[in-house]
Amino acid sequence: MVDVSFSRSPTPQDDDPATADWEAWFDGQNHPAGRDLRQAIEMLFFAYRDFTSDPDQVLATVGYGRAHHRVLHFVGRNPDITVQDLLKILNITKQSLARVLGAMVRDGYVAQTPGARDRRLRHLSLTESGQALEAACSDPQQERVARAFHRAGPEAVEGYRRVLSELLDRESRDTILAQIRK
Amino acid sequence: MVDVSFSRSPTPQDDDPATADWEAWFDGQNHPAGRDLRQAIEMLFFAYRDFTSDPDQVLATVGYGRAHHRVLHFVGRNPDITVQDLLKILNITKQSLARVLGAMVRDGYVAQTPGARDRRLRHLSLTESGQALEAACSDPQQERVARAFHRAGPEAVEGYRRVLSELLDRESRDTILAQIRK
DNA sequence: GAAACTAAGTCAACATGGTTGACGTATCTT
DNA sequence: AAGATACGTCAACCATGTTGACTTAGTTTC
Repeated sequence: MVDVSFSRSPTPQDDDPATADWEAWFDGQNHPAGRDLRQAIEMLFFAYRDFTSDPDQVLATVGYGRAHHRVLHFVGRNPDITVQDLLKILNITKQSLARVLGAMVRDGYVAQTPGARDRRLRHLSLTESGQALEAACSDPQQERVARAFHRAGPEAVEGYRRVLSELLDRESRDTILAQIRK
Repeated sequence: MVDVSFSRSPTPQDDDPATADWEAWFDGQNHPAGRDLRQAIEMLFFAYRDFTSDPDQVLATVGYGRAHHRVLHFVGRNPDITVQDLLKILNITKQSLARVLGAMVRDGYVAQTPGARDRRLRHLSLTESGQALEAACSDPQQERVARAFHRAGPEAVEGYRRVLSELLDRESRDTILAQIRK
């Protein structure tokens, strides 16, 4: 029932250097791919779970959740971002955002300033306390990642980057990578 | 406000081969670590998001969500697992599980059989149609990962594994890794 | 200058998937 | 017989997503 044909018939744009070794490894499996892919999938699941638990704890102290954290993160990362652009990054609806963003503005973590050129736009940025909250959230997370990078070594970090960027949706990969590297 | 002191004062058990290069790279940053760590964090966020979108689509066709997928996955992976053990893996409450598991048993995707030795236990396993549904969900996801591995190359895959396993919570890492590698 | 479009906010209703707390029942252990 | 354990269930609640409809303000276009 499991279709593993993709492994045997790479599409043209799959061609890449450093493929031969992997093909050999791949073909050496008796359950071709299935087992190792499953492990890779589970690893991502568990790593992401633990990884998101850090900010959750901090945010709980101010009555916020993950949604608030994402706003905090991406507004901090993209000062003066507009609501539209934030929605595109978060990939949620305006109404969903309104709930969390409204609270954060009321609570004084996020500031809104109308655009100079186009006064319909609201440019979002973190206030002082917003920046402090963001730092409190991302500190343990960054520490976790720094520690993992340290222990895994630089080649492993490079591999992590490569694999994760290849996991992105093809249509949006370039946009996402540009956003990340900004 | 951001405390990056962890980067300067590695704890004793951080010692590891292949550390020097990374230290150099790390110290070479003017915003030490912050920028690259942030990129690594965002990459994980986006990759996970795209990665979970595959099964979501399949499950939507039978009126299921992500929670059902996780059950499907871990029951498929651990045949005859007990409810208790499944709860430990999923890290959710019995009541949360009951909602999705109940539906899946009713719909004939999961079978429950009382334990032979201890008849209080319910051993869970996928029925034929459960296995089919699981395959339908994991196929596109496995294809995505296989493709990413293929394009990133074997060394990158190894790095991906190392970094992700280091990202796990320290207390539970060994347990999780044992579960994954089972 | 009127019409049309756009950015943002808002109200309402609903789905999913988590939580806590309390309780029941069958079964095993001591 | 008493107590612990495995499982199930009811009820209430919360966070975060959805769709659809509508308003207001500002910009663009004809």
